[in-house]
Amino acid sequence: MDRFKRQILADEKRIYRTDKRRQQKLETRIRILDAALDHFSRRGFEAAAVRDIAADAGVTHAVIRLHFGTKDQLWREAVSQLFARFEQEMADPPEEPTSATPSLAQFIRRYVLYSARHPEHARIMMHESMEPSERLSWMVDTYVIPAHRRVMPALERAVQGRRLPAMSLVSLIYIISSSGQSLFMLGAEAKLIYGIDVAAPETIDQHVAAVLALLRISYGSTVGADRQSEGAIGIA
Amino acid sequence: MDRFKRQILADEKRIYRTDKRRQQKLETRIRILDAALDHFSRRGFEAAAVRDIAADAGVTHAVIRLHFGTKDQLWREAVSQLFARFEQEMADPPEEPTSATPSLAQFIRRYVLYSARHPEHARIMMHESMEPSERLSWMVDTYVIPAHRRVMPALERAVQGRRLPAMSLVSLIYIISSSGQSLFMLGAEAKLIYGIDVAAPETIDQHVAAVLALLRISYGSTVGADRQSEGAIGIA
DNA sequence: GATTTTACTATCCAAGTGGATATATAAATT
DNA sequence: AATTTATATATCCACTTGGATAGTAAAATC
Repeated sequence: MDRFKRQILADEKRIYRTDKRRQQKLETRIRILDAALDHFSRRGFEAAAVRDIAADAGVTHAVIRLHFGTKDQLWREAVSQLFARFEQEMADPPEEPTSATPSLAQFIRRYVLYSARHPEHARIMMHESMEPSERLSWMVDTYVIPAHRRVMPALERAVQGRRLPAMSLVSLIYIISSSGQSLFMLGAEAKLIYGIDVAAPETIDQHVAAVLALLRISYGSTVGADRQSEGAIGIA
Repeated sequence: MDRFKRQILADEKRIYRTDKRRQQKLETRIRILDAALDHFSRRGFEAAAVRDIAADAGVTHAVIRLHFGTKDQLWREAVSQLFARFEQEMADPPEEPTSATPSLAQFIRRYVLYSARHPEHARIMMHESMEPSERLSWMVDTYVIPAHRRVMPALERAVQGRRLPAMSLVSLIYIISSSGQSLFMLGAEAKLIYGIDVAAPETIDQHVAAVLALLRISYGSTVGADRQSEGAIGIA
């Protein structure tokens, strides 16, 4: 269980500290969401089995129905948790205790480090983004478009200010996000081809450096320097 | 049916032109492989249903068993076809009638154009590369490692010759391949977010330009200039 | 033209799926 | 301590899945 989930758990425990049932229900809920994220990201929505998720969470599959209703609703809850954590960690990254409005380089670094820490994010989006579906439309409308909207102006300024090469902004955002995610998302493949563990700190540092070298940006200009609210910026 | 499949079909027809059954069997086989590639790439191995593939191919699911045996064997046949076409089109691209040993820029361009023409390639690999499996090991050993081996020396020379920024070669190859593929692979998502059709020629041209601008390479230095055999080079 | 070969169909099967419901059990309330 | 509430379990259901097999019809062979 990571920092984010522990925080929620602690909050809830404080609120309902007299009610043991609510505590246990919440812990079960978190275990289910955790297992769901793991299965959905590795296998995709259709191939993931509710019974397998339940087994990993230490409950029977009927409990999932009780907590979340349908498999579809479970998926949406899991994706919501995922994006909530994404936005939180991009605004206030674990690796930067005191976080100010990030420079373009810092922002890219945060994004790559997040992708390395949580490869399930890219995986779950990949599985859904390859063919149209209700789930994809919902995820895009609810989370992806807002995230792109937050980061697009900064990228546009960087291109116009010649801090990034001139190119289509759509291509740019797809290149940046896929470059940052790919190595970690495809960890199983990279392990087989190169024998590397993409979760190793050296590998992660190398990849951060590689993406920054490719974009040829350093820790100079700030992203969203003109608006404080853009501190909690995100690409997805 | 694309040029590659028609070619095979024509060859086979010439050989067995007196045997109508062989012709029809081959045509059925091609229709099945075509549908299989489509389903496996969009939905992944587990979620794709043999019956659905059969329906799209205009046969019953028992025919697939007759032609290919198990679902797993069908997948392998489809992937083999995919990589055969990949290697053929990278060595002799449809957009370049007379193909010589490509420059680095030409090679990147070929790769992006191939990815745009056949987004199912990246999709099928993505679905398989997110968690270890027998299928992944087989695909990596049989096709991906050889393809990486063919292109790695050229990339290494480009980095050492300062034609590409200094970085980990593993990161570099993941960045190049994901950058080239992502926009087309995620066409469904891009359509929802930006309303664009990633198959449109303008979009494709823009993306080729974007990847080349990012790598800051032009049509100067050749890839594998010292060895003619590297003409049939590939990234996967 | 009769016989053999073979690509394909119709149908069956066991296993696994998402979902539904009745029951048990433990915690909270009175 | 008895009663109520609610979380989790055991089980059932209709449906789909990959796979298997017996039968059909058309093409090739004689």
